[in-house]
Amino acid sequence: MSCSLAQPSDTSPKRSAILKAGAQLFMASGYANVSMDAVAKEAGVSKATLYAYFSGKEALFSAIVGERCTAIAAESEEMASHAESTGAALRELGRVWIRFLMSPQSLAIHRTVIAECARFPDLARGFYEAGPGRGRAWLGRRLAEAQQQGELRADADPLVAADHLVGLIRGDLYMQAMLGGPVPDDAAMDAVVDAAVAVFLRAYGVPSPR
Amino acid sequence: MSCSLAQPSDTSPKRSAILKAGAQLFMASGYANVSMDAVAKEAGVSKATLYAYFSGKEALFSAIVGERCTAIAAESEEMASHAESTGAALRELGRVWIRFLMSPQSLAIHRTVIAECARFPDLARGFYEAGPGRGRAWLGRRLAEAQQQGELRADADPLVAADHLVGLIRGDLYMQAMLGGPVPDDAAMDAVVDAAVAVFLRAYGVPSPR
DNA sequence: GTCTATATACAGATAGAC
DNA sequence: GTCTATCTGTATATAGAC
Repeated sequence: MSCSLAQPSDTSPKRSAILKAGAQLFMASGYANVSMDAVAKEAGVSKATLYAYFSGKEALFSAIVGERCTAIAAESEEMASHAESTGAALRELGRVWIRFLMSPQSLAIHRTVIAECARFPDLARGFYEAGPGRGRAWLGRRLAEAQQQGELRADADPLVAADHLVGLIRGDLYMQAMLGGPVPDDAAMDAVVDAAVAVFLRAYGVPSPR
Repeated sequence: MSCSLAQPSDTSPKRSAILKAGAQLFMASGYANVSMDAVAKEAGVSKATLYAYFSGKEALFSAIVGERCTAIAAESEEMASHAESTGAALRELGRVWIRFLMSPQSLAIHRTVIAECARFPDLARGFYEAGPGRGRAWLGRRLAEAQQQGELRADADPLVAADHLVGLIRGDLYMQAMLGGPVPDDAAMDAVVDAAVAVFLRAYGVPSPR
């Protein structure tokens, strides 16, 4: 993966403080609107110390996004524990996933990475592969298993089905949220997931025997 | 709409050149990475002239995005001419729409507006309403008509159905493209649309009489 | 390693001649 | 209106003392 991972070896408290402060500021205001002075002040260190840990602003940004990559990958794996793949299980999975996607943290990292896609193309690709791409592949495998167990239409491409399920749940919410629109409350998200899973099962469920 | 429209009254060639140059640079490199010097140079005017037409960088950016809003709204209306709403007509509509969404221009304006969502929240909202929101509402009305004509399940919410159709077509393509991934070729886009419409009709079409 | 103070560069915006 | 030349602030990055 091009998203070179942060080594867990360095656990210096100053380094952690810098990363935390940088993440907060970059996510809130964007890469260009945050000065190294601001990061140093927020982290409670001097600028010289900051430059002792990171060779420059770009390196700091890369390290921060890299850490979020690993965190998101870990969360994706965590979601994988929500196992089964039909009916109530799909709804439960969808509820967890839509809350994750609509969380302020997720929206902020998406905005930030998309914004700097031109300046840091490798970072954007690495982010996709660590986050959305990994989740997509995992869901595709889950649906393939469900298909082999006869819970899904035999003529379906599991990866296409995964895209469809995700697309149905996401609907217009992601676009609205990314463009500063309101984030729905829990009840609204649940309703969206219920409707999406119902449609998915109508299209992909095996015809009930009559 | 909060996206105050650019008056077509001012057709000064220098103004047009500035807007064109600014749009090109902002879309390619992002708001913060483009200097007013660069815009002036690209437009072939001096910086003082630039400031004679626009009070500052933010005003220039707002004017550019505002123009794209009207252009996108016009294109949405144009798409509305692709009328009917089932089967082949939905596929045709989807093909036009996915090409529009995946076009370099569309991706660039989305990236730019999302990137500056924090600094220009009104602009982002206006963009949503002029672009994605308008298209969504239009599709919802079309599907409501189709429903009244018995071409769509009677128990469906047309706006939810619109979200589902759009989500099915978009799938993972938008996320991938926004994060710097490859844009699919025409054949791949057509295949995506065909699969999406097929699923949509399985879920939302009226059960065929037997 | 950590700090204060500073070098260097470039951005946005303007003054004044024509 | 348009240009050249310039002002002023601020950003990244570093030098040197402790």
